[in-house]
Amino acid sequence: MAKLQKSIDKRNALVKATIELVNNNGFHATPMSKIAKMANVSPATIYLYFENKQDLVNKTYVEVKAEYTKYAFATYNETMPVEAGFRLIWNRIADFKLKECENAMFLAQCDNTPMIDELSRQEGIKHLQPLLDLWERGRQEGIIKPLSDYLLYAYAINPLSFLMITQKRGVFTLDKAHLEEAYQSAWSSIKVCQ
Amino acid sequence: MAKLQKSIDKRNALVKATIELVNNNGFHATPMSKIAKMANVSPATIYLYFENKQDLVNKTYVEVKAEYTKYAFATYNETMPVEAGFRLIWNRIADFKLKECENAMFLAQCDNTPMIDELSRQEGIKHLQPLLDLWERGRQEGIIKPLSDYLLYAYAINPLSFLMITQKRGVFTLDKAHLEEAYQSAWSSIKVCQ
DNA sequence: TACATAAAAATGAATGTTCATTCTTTTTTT
DNA sequence: AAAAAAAGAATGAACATTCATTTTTATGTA
Repeated sequence: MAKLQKSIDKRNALVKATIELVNNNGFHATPMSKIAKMANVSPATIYLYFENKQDLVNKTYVEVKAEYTKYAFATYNETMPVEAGFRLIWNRIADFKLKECENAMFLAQCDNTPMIDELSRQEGIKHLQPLLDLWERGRQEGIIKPLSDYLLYAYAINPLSFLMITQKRGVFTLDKAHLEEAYQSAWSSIKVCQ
Repeated sequence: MAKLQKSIDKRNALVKATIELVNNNGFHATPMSKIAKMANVSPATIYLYFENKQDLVNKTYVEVKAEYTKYAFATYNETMPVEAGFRLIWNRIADFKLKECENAMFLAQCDNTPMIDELSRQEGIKHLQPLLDLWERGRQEGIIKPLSDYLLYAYAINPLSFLMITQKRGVFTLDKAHLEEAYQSAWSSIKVCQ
C-alpha cells in the first residue's frame, strides 16, 4: 500500500496552500511552483499526491465541501422540531463561514467559477441531504413555504456567503447583532407567515 | 483624437469575447489569442484598445456593471412609494439576470474572485446609490427593517445571482411562478412585519 | 542491536509548451 | 502621401509536468 505510507501531513499542507493561494490570487495566478513553495515541498512532489493541477483543485474542493457539511450537521439530529433544527443548522453554517473563513472563501470562489469539474461539483453537493430533508418536513408541516429547495437555499443560506465575502473585503463587519438580524431575515424569507 | 477613430465595434467585440470566454472557461483558461480569434482581430490589435489583459478584464467588468445598474434603474424614479419602487427595481434586476445572462454570469464570477482590481470593483459599486437611497427612505418610513445596506442586499438582491447560476447549470428552471415566489421571499426578508 | 539493502519518497533541474506582449510590415483612412 | 490602424510573426518569460538522482524509510539478517 504505497499510498498509505506517503505523509498525510504533506498532502494536507498542499491542500492548505492551494486554498490560501487561490483565495488571495485566484486560480489563474497560482502556479504549482508557488503551491509547492508554500507547502515546503518540491514541485515534483505534488505529482506524487495528485495527478495534475486540475485534480489538485478538484480534490481540494470536494474535501472542503465535505468539511463544510460535516460541520453544518455535527450537532443536528432528525428528531428536532423544524424551526429549532433550522436555527441550529443555520447557526453552524454561519459559524463555519466566520471561523473557517479561508475554507468558506474557497468554496464561494469555486461555486461561481468554471474552475471545478462538473463531476466534483456534483460530488460536493451530495452531503447536503439532511437540510433538504428538514425542509421537506417543514413544508409538510406547513411551517416552511412550499418552495423549491433551490429557492430556499438561495434565500436562507446563500446570503451568508455574500456577507462573508463582504466582510473579508473589509467594508463591513458581521458581529453578533448582525448575525441575529441575518437569521431573522433568513427565517422570514422561508417561513409561512402567521 | 486617435482614440475616437478606432472602431468602437472592434472594442465591443473584444469585450463580448472576453465575457463569453471567461464565462465558459474561466479567466485562467482564456488566452489573449482566443479572445482575439473570437473577436476576429489580431492579438496585437487588443493592445490598441487596452493596456494589457488585466486592463481588458477590469474595463469589461466596470462596463458590464454600469449596464447592469443602468438597466436596474431605467424605469425607476425617486418619487415612487417604497414598496412599489423596490418591486420595480427588483423586477428589473431579475429581468437583467435572466435576459442578459452572459453579462450577469460574468459579474457573478468577478464578484467572487480576485480577478478584478480593487479600484475597478469600487468603481463598479458606485452606481447602486438609488437603491441604497430607497432603502434609507424605507427604513425612515418604518417599512423596511433597520438593517445595514449589506444585509439588505444579501437577502433582497443577491439570491438572484445564486438562482441565475443554478439555472445556468441546468438543474433548475426559473419560471414566472418561481420569480413571484422569489420576490415574495426577498420582500419578506427585508420588510417590517405587519 | 547494528548493519546492509531494497523499496519508496522526495528532490532540483530539465523539457517543451503556452502565453502575454512587442516589433516590423502591411493595409486602410484621411 | 502622410498618419493611423491593423496584422502576423517574433520574443522571452512563465509555467505544468517529467526525468534522473539523491535521500529517507522499511525490512531482513547476524
